[in-house]
Amino acid sequence: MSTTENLTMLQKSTGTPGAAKPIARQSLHDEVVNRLRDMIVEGELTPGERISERLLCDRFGISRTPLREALKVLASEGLVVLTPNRGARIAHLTVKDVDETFPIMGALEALSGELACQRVTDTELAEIRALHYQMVVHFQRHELPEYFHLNQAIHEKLLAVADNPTLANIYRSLSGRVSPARYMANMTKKRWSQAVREHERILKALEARDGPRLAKILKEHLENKRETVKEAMLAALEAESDN
Amino acid sequence: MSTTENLTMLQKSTGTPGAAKPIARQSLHDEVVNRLRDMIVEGELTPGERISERLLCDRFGISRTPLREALKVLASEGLVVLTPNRGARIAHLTVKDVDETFPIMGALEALSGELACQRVTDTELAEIRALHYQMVVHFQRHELPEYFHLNQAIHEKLLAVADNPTLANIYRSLSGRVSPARYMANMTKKRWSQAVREHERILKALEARDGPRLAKILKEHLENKRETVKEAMLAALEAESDN
DNA sequence: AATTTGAATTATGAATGCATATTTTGACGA
DNA sequence: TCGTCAAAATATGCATTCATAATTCAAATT
Repeated sequence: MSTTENLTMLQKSTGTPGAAKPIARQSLHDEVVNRLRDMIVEGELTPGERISERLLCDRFGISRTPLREALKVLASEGLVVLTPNRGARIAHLTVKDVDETFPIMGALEALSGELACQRVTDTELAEIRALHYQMVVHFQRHELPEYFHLNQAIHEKLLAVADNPTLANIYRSLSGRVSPARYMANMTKKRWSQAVREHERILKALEARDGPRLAKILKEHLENKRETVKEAMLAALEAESDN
Repeated sequence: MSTTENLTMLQKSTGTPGAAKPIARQSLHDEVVNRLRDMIVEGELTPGERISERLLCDRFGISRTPLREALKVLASEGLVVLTPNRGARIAHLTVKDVDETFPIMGALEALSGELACQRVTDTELAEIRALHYQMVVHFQRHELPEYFHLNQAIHEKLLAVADNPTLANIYRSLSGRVSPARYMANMTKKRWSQAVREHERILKALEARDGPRLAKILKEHLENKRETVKEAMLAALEAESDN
């Protein structure tokens, strides 16, 4: 049967074959969770889209059991919506969701910033500075995807410096939930340059190790992100109603 | 077979029989998630304890499939730990977990307080005030469990007033994770009275609708909770090593 | 022609079965 | 008596099967 082949294939994709590490085997359902999550976050599966169990089973080459387990987990993360006897759909973000989520992310980033100020080493600071100026270059060249990527890398780096894995996990979970909205976010020049200015202030506050100030800036930064995303959502809704 | 009977029993426990509501049926695995979560949070299943699938299946009168789905969900919430091919255990909190979790809860409560200040009505304020003074009575009578209950009710009420369900969910999830530690928390008189004083300041700030102040107090309040819980954990560890 | 009803199809929910990894137990040897 | 190794027992991971709910499609009636 082809199932076994697929299983090993899936495991290989994450596994460290000959390494003397703690084995790090991953169960099938775990692998499926990660791949599905990526597919959702990357926009490969569009919000509101129906998920056919059979289709995905065929696609992954697995049976329904691990897939269904994965769907339950993703549902608890809020990425998919399960309706009893009616299957699963990719969750699609409402304006209300955005209004609820961004303030939380703001609070978490603020905490992350405070912790980072307490812990950041000069080396880490240099790394963040490098990421920042790379990002600025992409801004000047109007390269939005690259800008996004660096932007995310900076926030990730802050989380890493904060050294609180639980915080990082929760943040990532929320970030994943709103990320589909980012794929339609086509920032205005005004908002974009505002964001860059904020990032300059972020860097300065971190260099000064001024936790409270960094926290405040990050909180505001997320408020502005919220507005940006909401504008994009409304624009997308209008475009849709034009059909 | 007895499975069907148990299923209907479980469904009845949540269902609204003749109501014209949107039916609100719950799937079996969902019911199991909730019941297991309660069992863990209430301390019925002790941290570190091994979870035998068969045992719980018999207990709930269900098959392994929905139970396993439930375990996966609880694992993603951090309440149980799944080790491939070695089954599930109730997660047990480390000091590190506490150090990571309470600052997050502090940030979330701070946000909750800020939002609550913006939205709280006089009626809600009166309700919170009532809860507060009930709690103080239990403090004066040295009734710890009742005190805890009212304490939780106040924080829940704050979350409700904040009117951000996403925030409430995340907070509850974290709260559930640390709650086993609370069952061993036997506060010192000093810490207890400190907590009550803080709650008085919380009430005052809320009455003044002073969001930033309330946020600050709540953040500190959670820092103190962290210390309290850590002390209890260390005490419990010592008691254990005395065996 | 449109709407409604009901049978057939399809999809999901849950149980069971099978393969494999782990744990336990007992026997053998040092 | 203790430790080691192997075989049996046990538990988990995944696939498959069965039951039931939802959807689809066609036929019949208005």
